[in-house]
Amino acid sequence: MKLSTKSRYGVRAMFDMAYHAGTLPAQIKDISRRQNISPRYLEQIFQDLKKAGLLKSRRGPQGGYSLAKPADEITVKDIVLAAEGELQLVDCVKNRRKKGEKAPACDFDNRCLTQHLWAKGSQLLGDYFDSVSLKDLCDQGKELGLEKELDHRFMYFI
Amino acid sequence: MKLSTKSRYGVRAMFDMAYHAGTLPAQIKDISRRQNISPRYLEQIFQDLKKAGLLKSRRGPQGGYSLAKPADEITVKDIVLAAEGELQLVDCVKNRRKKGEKAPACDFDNRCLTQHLWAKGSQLLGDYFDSVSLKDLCDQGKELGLEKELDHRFMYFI
DNA sequence: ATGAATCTCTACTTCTATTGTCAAGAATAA
DNA sequence: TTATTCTTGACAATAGAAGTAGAGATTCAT
Repeated sequence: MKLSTKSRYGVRAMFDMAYHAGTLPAQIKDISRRQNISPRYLEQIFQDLKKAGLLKSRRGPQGGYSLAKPADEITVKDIVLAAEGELQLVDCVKNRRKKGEKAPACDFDNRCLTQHLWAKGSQLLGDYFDSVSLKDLCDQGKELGLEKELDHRFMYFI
Repeated sequence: MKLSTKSRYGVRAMFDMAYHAGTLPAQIKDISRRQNISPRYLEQIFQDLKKAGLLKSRRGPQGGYSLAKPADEITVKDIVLAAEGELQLVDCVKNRRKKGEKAPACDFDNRCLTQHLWAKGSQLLGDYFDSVSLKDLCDQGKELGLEKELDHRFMYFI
């Protein structure tokens, strides 16, 4: 019942971008250094986030990534959903048999009490994550007095 | 971010026991048949639940397992906690360095925004699971008209 | 045009936890 | 005393997570 590192790294990286947003796109190497995440791995995560429409990118010198939407329109749920693929505590809740997918763990359809239980838990979690935007995190960061990176000697961590 | 099968099977099995509670202890072979769970695997799960004080057992003929407490005093959270070991969406929230445990993924202690985020999500989930008892599930089962097993031809599933 | 910087895509590896299976042993009731 | 049932620990198969790697495509500055 753990979130994958993709979700955790994804949220941290996206927060980092929102917190340091400047005129230029942010580059993998800077984000990965500040957040202590393997740059190669972060690339993959950013591909997922881009596919989900949360990031846009630009190649070449001075290129990098930037948020595709304002920080108050990107929620933690968006990021977790993009990184995790879905937000369900169990698989048996999913629509069954969407083309060739392996059989669900449970075929009991309606007559299943616990299905409802897990679905509602997933929903609760999703609603909470949807209530927190990157902007909210940035505001919290400011309150906490997290340093924005001005010089590289000062490493902050989220 | 999936619950393990131990949690799912555990809840289903415990519900099964509560729903069919009789004068005699319930046996692995019956529960596993009704719930379609491998009996050998269910044994292991029941060991966890017993260690957590949710089940008691009796060996020998006519032996089996029975609930250690009334159904309204056992919550889904109890079961998930026993099966899952803990109820945290991320590891970095845990108390660090309790004797020789592998290093936490994150050493950033207080200066971590996302830590609070995941902790609160875990808490929400835990609170919800704690609000549902086995008795609640049984009541739902009755409303749904789930058959109690009177003869074996009729298989119900939760 | 050229070359360096940067993202893009795909494949591969390594590690760990999950999800079981198995066998021998201990307790109990009849 | 014997069949029944739980107990315990070891073991194996599988899947998924996490990270690494290389070749390619795009863009900018000169």
